[in-house]
Amino acid sequence: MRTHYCGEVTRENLDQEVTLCGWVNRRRDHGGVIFVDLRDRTGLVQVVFDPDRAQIFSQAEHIRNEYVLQVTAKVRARPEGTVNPELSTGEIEVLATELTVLNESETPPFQLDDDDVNEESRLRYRYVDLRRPIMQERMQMRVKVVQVLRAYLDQNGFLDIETPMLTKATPEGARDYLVPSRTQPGSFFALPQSPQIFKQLLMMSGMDRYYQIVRCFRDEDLRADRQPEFTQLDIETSFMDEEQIMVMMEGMMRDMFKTVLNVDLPNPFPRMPYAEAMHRYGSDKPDLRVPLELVDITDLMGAVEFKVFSGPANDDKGRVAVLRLPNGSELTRKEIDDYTKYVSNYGAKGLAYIKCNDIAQGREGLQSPILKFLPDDVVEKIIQRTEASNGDLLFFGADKATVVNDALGALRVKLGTDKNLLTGEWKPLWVVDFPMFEWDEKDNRWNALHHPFTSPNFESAQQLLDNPGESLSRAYDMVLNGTELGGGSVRIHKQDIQKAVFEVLAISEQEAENKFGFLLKALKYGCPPHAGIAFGLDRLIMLMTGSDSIRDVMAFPKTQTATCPLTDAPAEVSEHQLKELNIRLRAKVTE
RNA sequence: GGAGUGGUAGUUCAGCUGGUUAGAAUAUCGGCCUGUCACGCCGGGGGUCGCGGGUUCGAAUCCCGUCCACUCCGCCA
Repeated sequence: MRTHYCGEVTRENLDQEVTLCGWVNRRRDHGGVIFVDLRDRTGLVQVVFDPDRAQIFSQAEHIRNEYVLQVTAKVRARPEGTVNPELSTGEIEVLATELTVLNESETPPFQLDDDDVNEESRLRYRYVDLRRPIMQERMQMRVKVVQVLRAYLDQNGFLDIETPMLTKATPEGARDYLVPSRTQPGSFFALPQSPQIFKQLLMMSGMDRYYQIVRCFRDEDLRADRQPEFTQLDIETSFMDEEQIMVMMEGMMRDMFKTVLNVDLPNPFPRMPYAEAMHRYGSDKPDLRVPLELVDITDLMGAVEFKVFSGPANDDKGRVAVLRLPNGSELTRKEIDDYTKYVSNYGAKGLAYIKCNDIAQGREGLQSPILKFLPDDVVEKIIQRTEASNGDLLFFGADKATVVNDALGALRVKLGTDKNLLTGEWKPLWVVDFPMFEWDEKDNRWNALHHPFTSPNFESAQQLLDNPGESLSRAYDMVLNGTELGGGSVRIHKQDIQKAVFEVLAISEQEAENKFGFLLKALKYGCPPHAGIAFGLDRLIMLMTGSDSIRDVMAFPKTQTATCPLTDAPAEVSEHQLKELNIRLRAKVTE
């Protein structure tokens, strides 16, 4: 007789005999009867040990929580008066006839039904934590998502091809995780930040549709949605342009959301140029569930006396914008102070506001510390442009455009969630028409906004070199509820354009040759036009499971200092190992 | 590198304007209970108050330093 899963035992099995394996979720004694809730990854079943069966009953007396059992039992309806209709197993139970304790357990380090346990304990005892139904559900959804994505890509003729984990350090981008070479003293492999270059080489190899669910490594500081190793759904195609890629990829997401969550995502996904996203939402990954928008008033502020506003308004890198919070005049002084503190995280020096108590009264009906600095006509235009009505609150941002966008963009999302303004559950979006380069004030050079293999919208190399700041890239980001799910681009497939991009980025010919020589060479041997995209799988599952952090959808994540409480990695290694690798640790400097 | 929150029993927390032997809930152990399902009742055990230093007659409590966890900024082509 086969072993059943707990979740498989239903009313239909009444009077049948089943064999179950699982963990003791909870043991209760009452009036001489022992009840054991047996748990496996599919559910719970209540096992009854009857005192009339003396032998098995005395065995059951020794059972403790988290013991591993094999139970053979008869499925039966619960006695009259004991049915609990609120439980999925409320109508049935199983009467144990045979019991094998497959293994005992020490008292668990935390209660499995407590969903508010210190995360470090959960990580240290991750194997116990993962037994919890919520974690089982998350992992199972992750599996389901991967299955559905693979099926879609397989049906569309994609090839799943592996790329090296031991590869070469890249000069730009994130910090690399390095692996010392034993056979080449002083040389290092790098773990891939992404298989970017390899998948492009695969396009040159004629594998015209590639995908891989692949681990990527970046040695940067962690966040709730950033881990040093994470999983990417990596995709590249030949002969497809941005239009075709976007259509195919949003089709994949629509299918997947329908199958896994029974959610209908819009068809097509809305698209928005980068400039519009920054202008309206202060972000290149706007959460469209939040109905608030930034309203630009830079043009109104050029001539006002108030330097805090006129300064940025007369600076070509400055911006003055307003965020209107409907019914926001209810906010207390303390709440406004808290929001002021919040935007200071993003470099804002303050958070001016106007409470619109009674607009019909004009200036008298408004309440604000900055009102006295603004002339009547400007105030009137602000009210008009923001479409403010009585009871609204206007927040002002005035600074460098980047600061205003960061601060008001973040405030917009915070107000939206704090004040329960979210509309709709799933709001995907394509952000397109990114600038190709971004001027770095500090280092006095251009940086690639996407990556240096992204195709510019300029046809000629000379155009690009003449006007790098004007060029847009043929890149696209898929955004869902304010999270960047994935991004990609049409790639450069012509050597002269690639060289021009390196030149703009101030990567010398020699450095380019040194780092990417093999790619530049490959471009000479019949490189098809190609385009691709990569999705952050962990972030996707995080959103779909409603988790607050990608750690909750990864089986064995790291802490914020990039360590693993379970294994205590990273750890010191023996002198012997170091010697083989030709590594000598510098003696610690004592101060 | 920076800002913030937290660290007290296995777990979740209270205690923090300094003052007897550091508490509660839950878990755990023992006893009672003939149908429990957050069972109930009685009892027991369980603490380096993160660590180090300082102030004080006296520190979980105040001060300084440090470590760890988490959130965010920087960083993440």
